[in-house]
Amino acid sequence: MAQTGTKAPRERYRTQVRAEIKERAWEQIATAGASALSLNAIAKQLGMSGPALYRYFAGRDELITELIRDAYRSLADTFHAASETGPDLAALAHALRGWALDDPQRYFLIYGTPVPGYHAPDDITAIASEIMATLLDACAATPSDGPATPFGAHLDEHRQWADGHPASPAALHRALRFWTRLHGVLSLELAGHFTGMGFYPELLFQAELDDLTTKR
Amino acid sequence: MAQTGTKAPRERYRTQVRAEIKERAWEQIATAGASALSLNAIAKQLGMSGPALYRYFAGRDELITELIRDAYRSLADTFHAASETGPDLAALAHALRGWALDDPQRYFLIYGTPVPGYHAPDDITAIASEIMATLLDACAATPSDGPATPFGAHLDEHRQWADGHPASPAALHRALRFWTRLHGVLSLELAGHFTGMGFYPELLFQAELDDLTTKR
DNA sequence: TATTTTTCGTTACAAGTTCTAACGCAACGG
DNA sequence: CCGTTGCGTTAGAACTTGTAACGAAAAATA
Repeated sequence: MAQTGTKAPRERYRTQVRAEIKERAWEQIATAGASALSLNAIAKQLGMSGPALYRYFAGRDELITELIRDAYRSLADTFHAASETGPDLAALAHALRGWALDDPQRYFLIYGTPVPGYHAPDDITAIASEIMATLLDACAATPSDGPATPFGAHLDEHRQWADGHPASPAALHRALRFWTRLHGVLSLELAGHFTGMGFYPELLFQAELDDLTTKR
Repeated sequence: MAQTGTKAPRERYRTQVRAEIKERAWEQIATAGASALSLNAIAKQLGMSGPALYRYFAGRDELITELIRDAYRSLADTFHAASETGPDLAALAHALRGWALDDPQRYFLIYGTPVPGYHAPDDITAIASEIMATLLDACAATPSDGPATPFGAHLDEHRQWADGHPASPAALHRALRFWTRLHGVLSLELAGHFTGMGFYPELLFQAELDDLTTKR
């Protein structure tokens, strides 16, 4: 009987510990932000001392990169789940908002302040393309009645980012609007820039979503 | 003759050194991000050793708070300058974009990933209100022809954030749209999420601005 | 002018952090 | 059974923020 799923016991243990490390890392990030992530603190929580973690991650940067990867993966899965019943921009929007509110720091790990030197590895940008593809599917399925926009034409001329997706210029423009507008509301809300202002952020989010889906 | 501007020589020197410290801090932040800001490195650059900086700033947090304050102040001044020739949403938008591109990390210091525990002091939120007031001025001066939005009505019922500004519900809604949409484009552009996609971010920014100013 | 007081910059040190190196032990594979 | 591989340890280097104590210089005061 070939080992289905269960590899060598050594490797099983290894992935188990790696998962536990990431678990603690997410807890720290959620409570104190990514910049306060401490390998020593994680090790202490796991009952082992300091440098043991370097058997599992080359360093702080690699751990954070791994967390960013998982965050992208999680968002991509959430998007896939939201479009399982067919392409639907509203479903995607609400899935995005729920995912973001579920762990704001995870959202900021992807869309927050970038580290000047950092460049994401290729497999992460591949997941980002996956997310964009799901969004483009939904945008392509939404009928456009208005006239083509000048920026839509520009996008049609520079559509390598669509990665071969057969979306109309209007759909390309809609995807970018969806992304930037919802991110605009979400990131300001999650960062607390609306707290104390009195209005309900989810209504603003919904208003932007309505404008995105009903018009043009 | 009373000393106009020139205080005691001691205090003059003090403010001079404080300014020099902040200068170096901005340089570090621009090149490596705020999380990499090192008091020791700044001290070494200024030719004095380590703990001397604590005569001028209580610690890293106070220095960063001061930088955040200066960033807000700078943005408020930029907005004031942009509306000197009268309230103009487009002028405000381009001023914002120029200011953001001028030092992306300064933009992220205000609108980037928040530190979970941090709460800005009152005088900083006061500057934020000042910025919002200038934006509301421009929005109130822009004529609205379309029907009142439901979210505009909601904003009219929760308008304490307008701080007594006599803006119409449509103007309130427009201000929020202006803020969130332009931030959406700008933050993603500055974070590099558009690099390699092929299109020109300034055209997307302009398209969003056009939508903001011509419609409704 | 002389004396007191305030402020500044220094060194020394404590308590953290990431990360490398060398060692011993335990478990896995042949 | 025994060798190889991998894991966790401690020691230590090179950093960081921040405190404490000291000396010197400058400013304020008598």
